[in-house]
Amino acid sequence: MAWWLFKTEPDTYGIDDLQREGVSPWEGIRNYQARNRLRDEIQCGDQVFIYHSSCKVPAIVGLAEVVQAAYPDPTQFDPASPYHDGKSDPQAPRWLRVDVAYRGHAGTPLTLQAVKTDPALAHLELVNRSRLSIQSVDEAAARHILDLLAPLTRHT
DNA sequence: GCCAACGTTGGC
DNA sequence: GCCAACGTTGGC
Repeated sequence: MAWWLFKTEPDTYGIDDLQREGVSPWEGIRNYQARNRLRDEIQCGDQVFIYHSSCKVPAIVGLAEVVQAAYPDPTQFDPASPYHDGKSDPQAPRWLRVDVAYRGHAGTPLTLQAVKTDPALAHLELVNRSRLSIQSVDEAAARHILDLLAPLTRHT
């Protein structure tokens, strides 16, 4: 079981939306490195920190779990979708998505500022490779983040 | 809204 | 396959 951090813009799709839906596809990933991680590394049961970017207070705001491993993202073939990719071949889909299930809100969101200033977290991709939308989190850091998020409010 | 960082594209 | 131009991301 591995730990990840998925970025999302709350104005588009945030932790509240995920809570409302319970389980949701994580779609619209259009970056090869992120796609490769979805394809090669992410497994059902992996834990996912949800991070809000491009907003007033960028922060880790909750937890989710991968409940369906990678499969083709249908939005790439939908001309009406903002994620449409006319160059993707239906016989060899270029983009993938996974399904995630809501696991809880952070009692206290862990702000980017706090991540940057915490020696135990300063090595995270969130700090060093901030543009990557699918980031890996080592277990020690993950445990630390969980402590800082506590209490996690779970709604099921 | 600015702009630095960085990913993608395409001419050669 | 290099690399300049261009587009996007995202914190500030």
